[in-house]
Amino acid sequence: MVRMSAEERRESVIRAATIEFARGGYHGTSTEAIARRVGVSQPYLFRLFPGKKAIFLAAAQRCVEDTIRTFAEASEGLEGEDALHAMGNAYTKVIAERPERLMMQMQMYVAVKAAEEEGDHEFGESVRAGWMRLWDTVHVPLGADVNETTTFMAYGMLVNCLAAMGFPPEHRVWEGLYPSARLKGRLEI
Amino acid sequence: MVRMSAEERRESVIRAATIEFARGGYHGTSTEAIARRVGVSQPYLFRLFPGKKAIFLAAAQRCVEDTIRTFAEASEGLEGEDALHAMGNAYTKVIAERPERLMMQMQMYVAVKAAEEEGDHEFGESVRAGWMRLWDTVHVPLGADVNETTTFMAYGMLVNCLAAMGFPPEHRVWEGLYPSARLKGRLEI
DNA sequence: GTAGTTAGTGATTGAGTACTAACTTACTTG
DNA sequence: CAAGTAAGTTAGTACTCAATCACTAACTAC
Repeated sequence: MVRMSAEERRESVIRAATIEFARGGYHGTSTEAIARRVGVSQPYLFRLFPGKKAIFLAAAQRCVEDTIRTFAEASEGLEGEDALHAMGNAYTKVIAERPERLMMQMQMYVAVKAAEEEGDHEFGESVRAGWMRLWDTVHVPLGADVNETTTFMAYGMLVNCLAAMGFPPEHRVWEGLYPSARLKGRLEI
Repeated sequence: MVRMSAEERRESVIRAATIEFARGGYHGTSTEAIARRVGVSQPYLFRLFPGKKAIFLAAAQRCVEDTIRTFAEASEGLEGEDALHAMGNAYTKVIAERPERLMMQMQMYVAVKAAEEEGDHEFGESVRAGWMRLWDTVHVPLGADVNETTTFMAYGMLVNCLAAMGFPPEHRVWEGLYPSARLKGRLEI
């Protein structure tokens, strides 16, 4: 048994929960599965967090923060097409290396309505606030052009959905997506 | 009690299941809830379908078929920008009138990986096949231009995600999205 | 009208799950 | 070393849920 501070343990739980929730969603993931991945007993999770929802929320917020940081770091010192290219590449890398982050995003989107109908408006607010922060993060380096930013986010969502569906990288659905292809398409207009 | 043929009842179940699964996802929806919405006893669902998964699959397939038909009908006899405009408007209408269809789409995307890891490859295949049929349906009227079709699908996925997150229609995230705005943006390049 | 079929229900079961309570083990500090 | 505290566990509870079984009610064809 490896002892850790509660704070460190909470970090481990967030990482494990992200992977598990990414796969099964809120209802399809048991606290048992999360605890097993952390390497800790299931009841102990309830010492670290007030309940399952709190764990989901923490994982969701972390996921958004990480994505924001990814774009902020990738676009640092760049603007316009350079920033677009850099952020696109950074996201492609995330998909390959941290697929759970993108699935967690999807899971948190689909969880909003259910939470809202159960009277939990806080969760939806948090998700929307996260989205806006993400939006603003890419908006500035893309030249503060609303259409440009919207298009960038749209491509991101398409990538998320295609990846979620499990299309292999060589499949033709990805053809029109890579930055080079996009730029080529735009230059030909 | 209203008696129906098994086939009619199955249709009712698919409609009810679409609404319930759209809200709670596969694991967040009980067969009890579906049965209640249909107005039938819970065990009877298992006479009409072999199991819960079969109900989810049927609802998912129906949802894709309906979306394909929506685009096919909207773009009938049109091509290029006209078809783009018509399909965009048709989708906007679907979001307003049949929000469950769009949420069901999201739920089916996020269900693929979990199903795949449980050894069910059929479901993922079905979802991907549905996507490709949808893709081809919009590809032809859009002039068989890969970049154009990809962009259209990307905007569709962004709309799905924003709607899932519960952004109200007057929120600024929708600004860059409506067809007029997109065309305006492109004409200014 | 009666025999057969189709639509539908009530009761139940067994597995899983979020969460609690009571207890134990290890670290830290005076 | 003694006492307090922080980390962690085992056992258990109350509940939900998919699926099954045995049964009843209604329609249909002869």
